[in-house]
Amino acid sequence: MTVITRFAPSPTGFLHIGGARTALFNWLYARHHGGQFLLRIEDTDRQRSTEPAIEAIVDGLQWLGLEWDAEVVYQFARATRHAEVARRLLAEGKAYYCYCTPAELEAMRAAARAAGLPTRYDGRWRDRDPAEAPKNVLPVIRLKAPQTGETRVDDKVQGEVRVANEQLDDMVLLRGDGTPTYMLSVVVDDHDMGITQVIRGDDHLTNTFRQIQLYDAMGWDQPAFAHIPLIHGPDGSKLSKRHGALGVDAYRDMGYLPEAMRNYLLRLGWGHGDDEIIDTAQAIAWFDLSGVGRSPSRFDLAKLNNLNGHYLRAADNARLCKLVKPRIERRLGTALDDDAVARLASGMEGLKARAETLEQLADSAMFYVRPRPIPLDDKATKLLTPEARKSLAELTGELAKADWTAAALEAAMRSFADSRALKLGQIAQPLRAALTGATVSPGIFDVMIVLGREQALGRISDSALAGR
RNA sequence: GUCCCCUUCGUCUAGUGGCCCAGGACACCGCCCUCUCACGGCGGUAACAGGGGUUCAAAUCCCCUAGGGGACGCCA
Repeated sequence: MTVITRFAPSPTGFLHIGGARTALFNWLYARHHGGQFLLRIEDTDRQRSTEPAIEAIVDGLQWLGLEWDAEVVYQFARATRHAEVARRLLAEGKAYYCYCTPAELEAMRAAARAAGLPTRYDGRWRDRDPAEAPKNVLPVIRLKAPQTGETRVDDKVQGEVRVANEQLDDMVLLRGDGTPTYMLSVVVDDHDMGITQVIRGDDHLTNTFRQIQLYDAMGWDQPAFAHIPLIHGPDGSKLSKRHGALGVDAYRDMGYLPEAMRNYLLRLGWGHGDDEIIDTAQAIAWFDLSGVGRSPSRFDLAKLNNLNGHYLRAADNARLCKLVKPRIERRLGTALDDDAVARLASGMEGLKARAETLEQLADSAMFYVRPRPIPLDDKATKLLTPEARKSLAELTGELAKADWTAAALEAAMRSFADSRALKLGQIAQPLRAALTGATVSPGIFDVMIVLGREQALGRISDSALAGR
């Protein structure tokens, strides 16, 4: 049997980290087994579902590279089919009309809670004569669920979980207005779409019991279930906007690479021995449900940063230039000219080794693309003492004579330093300040090569002259 | 309140009764490399929630307690 998994978000907000990981696991599972990964938008809540949210989900999945295999299924469009199933159950005597009012249900729950009983519907219309029905109430259709025995889930992550049927009640299938509830819709859709493994968040584990009762009532085979633990914030509490409950688009904006995000999310709650850096091909080959842990994990930005740094260093320079260019232009407020683009390209190798995010990369690249004179930061200013400026002026003469290669420049610098009994660092740091406006940068000889003779000498003289 | 799930270094995890006085990674600290900062290399601090069992032997099995999370909707 071919494996078919699905990701079924409700479009009420952005695609958050937890959802992204659920999608990733479903996608990996399907790819690992050579099956299909489907996308279903659960938009049955007309009040809360929005078009921008659908776009955010689609964009997020695309950015992460989690492509789905068929047309997107919109759940709302299938409402008629869902209702049909409810009516079939009604006709077969496996469901019934319930005329309880919301106020009545509320009172029922309050009373149950006060009495220390589970807060469940008491089934008062289960066997009652419909002739007694009040005229002014639109009835809902409820499932006639088993009242004794127990319902079991053989969960692929959580193991066997069982609950006494007394704990469960007769859930609503069809609302008073004739629209299907979530419980009905998921089951019908998962069945109709041929889903073989339902991999979803832990928060659905207890819903599963009710869903299984529905599968049984319809005489349908159940899919395999796998409930993966939720992701918590750094402090162990529920993920909030303050922590990581941002949309994946926010992480893209912060300068994370999709491959880094994938690797991070994969390792959050899943392990394969001591392996940490796992590319996508490897992930597909290795992924299985047995590697999924049972406890919730915390979102840790430091580890994401580290991973992102790794993938940044491994990334193709041309790709990085393309990603960083708009970020630089936003800072500059103008478009980069050809010279600047060329310097960015040749400087990328040295820059990417020092950055963890694309934002940092853009920040660190600014000195390459800015017009002269280069603004100095505080530390650089402090470094450029009158003496330092004077030696820089003298150094200019030496550098001007040298071949413009890293080796020749280094040789020139070293002999210049030697001639004054200075360490290389004592001359390299002021030079760095003059060339980059900062005390931190890629290797100084590389910087000179990237800038080119004219630009480099120009910058040095800007600083040397400014001090006189 | 009722039910369900979870609990190994600060964090992510390895560990499926002896190979574990618990391994890796991130973070942190130190050293090395070194023109700065990163990278890299080497080393270090740091954990089986607590208590009872079972067993020759328990991080691993059982029970209890505590803590955390989830679900209890005519939301999804």
